[in-house]
Amino acid sequence: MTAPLHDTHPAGPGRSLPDTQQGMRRRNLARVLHTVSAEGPLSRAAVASRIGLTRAAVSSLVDELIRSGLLEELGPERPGRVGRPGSALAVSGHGPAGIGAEIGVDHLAVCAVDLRGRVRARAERHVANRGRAPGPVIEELTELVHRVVAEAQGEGLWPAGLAVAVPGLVARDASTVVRAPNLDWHDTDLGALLPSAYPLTVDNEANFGALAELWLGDATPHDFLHVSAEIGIGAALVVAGGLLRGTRGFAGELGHVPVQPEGPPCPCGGRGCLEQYAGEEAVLRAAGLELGEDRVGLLAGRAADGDEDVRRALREAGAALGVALTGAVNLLDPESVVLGGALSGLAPWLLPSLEAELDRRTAGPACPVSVSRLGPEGPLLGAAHSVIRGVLDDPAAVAERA
Amino acid sequence: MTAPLHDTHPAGPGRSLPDTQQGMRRRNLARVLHTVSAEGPLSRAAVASRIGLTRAAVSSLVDELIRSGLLEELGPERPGRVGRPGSALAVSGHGPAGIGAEIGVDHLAVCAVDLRGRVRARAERHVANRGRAPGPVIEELTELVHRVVAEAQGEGLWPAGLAVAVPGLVARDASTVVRAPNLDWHDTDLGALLPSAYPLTVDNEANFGALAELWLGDATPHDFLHVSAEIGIGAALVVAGGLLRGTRGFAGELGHVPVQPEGPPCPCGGRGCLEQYAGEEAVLRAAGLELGEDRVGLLAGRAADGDEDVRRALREAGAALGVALTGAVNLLDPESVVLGGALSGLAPWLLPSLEAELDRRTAGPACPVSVSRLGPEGPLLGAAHSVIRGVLDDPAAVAERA
DNA sequence: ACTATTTCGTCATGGCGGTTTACAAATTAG
DNA sequence: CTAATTTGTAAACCGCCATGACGAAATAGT
Repeated sequence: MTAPLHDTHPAGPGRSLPDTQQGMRRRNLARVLHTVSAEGPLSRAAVASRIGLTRAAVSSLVDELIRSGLLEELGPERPGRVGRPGSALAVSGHGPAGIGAEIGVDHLAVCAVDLRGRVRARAERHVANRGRAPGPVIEELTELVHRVVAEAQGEGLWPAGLAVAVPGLVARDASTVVRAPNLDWHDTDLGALLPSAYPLTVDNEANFGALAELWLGDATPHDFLHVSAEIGIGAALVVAGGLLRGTRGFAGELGHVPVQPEGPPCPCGGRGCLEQYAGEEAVLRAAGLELGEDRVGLLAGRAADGDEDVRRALREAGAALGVALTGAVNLLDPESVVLGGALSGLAPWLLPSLEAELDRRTAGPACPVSVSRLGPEGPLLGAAHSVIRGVLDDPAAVAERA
Repeated sequence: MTAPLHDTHPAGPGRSLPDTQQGMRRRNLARVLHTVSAEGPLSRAAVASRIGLTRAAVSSLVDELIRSGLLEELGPERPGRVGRPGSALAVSGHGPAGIGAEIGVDHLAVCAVDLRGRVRARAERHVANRGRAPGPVIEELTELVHRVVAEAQGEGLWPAGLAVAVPGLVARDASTVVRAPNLDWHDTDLGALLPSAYPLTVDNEANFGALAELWLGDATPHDFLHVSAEIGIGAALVVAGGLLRGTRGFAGELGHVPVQPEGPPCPCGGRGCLEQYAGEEAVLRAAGLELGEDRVGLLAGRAADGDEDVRRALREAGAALGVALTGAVNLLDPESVVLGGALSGLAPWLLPSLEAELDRRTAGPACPVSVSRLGPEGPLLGAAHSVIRGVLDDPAAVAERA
């Protein structure tokens, strides 16, 4: 049981669904809900003019959405203009909730987000998951999920789906973790381990982080490259407002882009992969530190204290990132590059050399690099919001099960 | 005046067109036409079962398409099965024609393709365009276009649009050539120079080559990387059956992916770009040859004759391509890589080292590399077919102007 | 040969969905 | 206090596809 994937869409009317009146209604329901969700309280007339339908049609669609519990009537608008004031509509704060979960190397986190985009419940636990078997981890996660769901239900919400962010590669079935090196999981089907009453989606944390950036970031472009790192270096590619996943779902493996063709060998089989220069392990080694808990915090702390070894290591990692990103930018021509996840904490020391390298290698104006405002919260929020987006994208499907 | 772009589509019902019954009809017309075009002569009933509409609905849609001159009734099917035989429908051979044009470094070519995908008229001229001003080139091209259009009209076709392939970067307006190093053109608006009675599209030759591969290649995947080269090295990215163009339309600049971070400087400002290793100029220099006419043919000839210098140069270029492609494959996870354009002629000497490099650097099964069957014909055919696809994707628009 | 069966294309009917038109309600402008 | 403007709803209408029935044209069985 899997929810929508927010992918880049296929082109043309190749072999799409038949176009019937019911489909039309479904899409128009989605358009209305989407508009109200995006542009705050809005009258029926305002919605109508925005999406190009008539007031009458919108009225009928709104009625249905109100009956489904997805929209709420807030009452008359405060009028500033001439004419009868409209009745403000807003997405419901008591309808479906998106449950997001994150499996990190040393923590588990779960949260519930309502249609308005607000976090309504939250649970977190510090756990050392490295090398732990999937079973117990999932069991512990399930407990947190139950707690969050119960809390959300207490506030009048009902769970519309569960999305789990994992630090690894996920197959296109959005259920199987193909490879998660930090956890040492291989071909683990979380769908089987996490039987739930509502739809389940599993995805890479970088992907969810990028979606969070796309949906929640301020003034975020439509096309960007979202780089994040825990131990490996992952990137998520957002193209035309959708994720580019690749044939097998493995797109975005920035960590294995060759940076120095005859550099040090990499477990992936290649040589001189970015990970050998900017991966967490490589940076720690270059800085003369050891692997341990909260490695990013350690690096950031030392760098802030002025540790020259750490700073040099980060400068060099930034330069290597710059080289790999130059390639990526040349290939994809994104509007910007966003540093997210763990990287956002190290940005002050990575950015200068990264941008210098990118600048130096670009003829015209270089692609702007920014740092995620969401930081390490990105993946969890992205996961929860992906469920909410699923509802916004097809309210009719949800109404049937409400 | 620009035609559809066959891009990767935006995700979700963000701010799309209102969904009205006319739109539904339009899309269903497209589905019917698409199906008949793709699966040969088909009865109304067969179409209906394929696209999921009823026979009655399809009948009405087909009537309209026949009235527009886009479909033809071929007469009763030869019956093999029980029951009344259907009446075979096929796309018309006398309807709209897609006019494709190509501006090469040393040639101009124009062709007309009908709805059935057949080339119905063609003109070509050997011209040295390097460094020539846009004006005269376009004038000469226009003459060829007129000749081809006249020939097509003689066969009962009418031009539905003109698509021009150029060896350079094209802005997203599908009209302005931002940079064409081989021609030495900069910011040239072909829309202004080529005023025509029908819609005009301009695009990179690599993009059109990739579309040709997508539409005409046998068993071509849905997601692939199409590499082509004249002097620069361009790639086109096909994702989910659509082109990935990038924000400014500059995606696919494989030639400037860094292969050796401190390699020789490149005019683009970077160092060690792929072009410095596998660009035509670099290869010729490495092989000890001079720049001249038909450089690819020269290289291929010498290599076939066993010239060891040329073979070594091509081997090394292949290896460099392999490194750059490793990065691209890691980022995009395509189903395959296709060598097209000029590269297809050199494939025998490039491929071994290219594949070896790609293999060596990939953990799992390496991404398969194939050679375009279309070769240098790709861009021209892709251009002409892009116009035809525009018709197939929205027959109603064309019917209005027929 | 003749009938039963199957499939095709079409027609009449009906339901559904958005548009059009009209109108009452609620506000501002003069 | 009236005119103008805007909102939301209701009724009539139109377009599009679905449904069901029917004649036409083939095969299968007797």
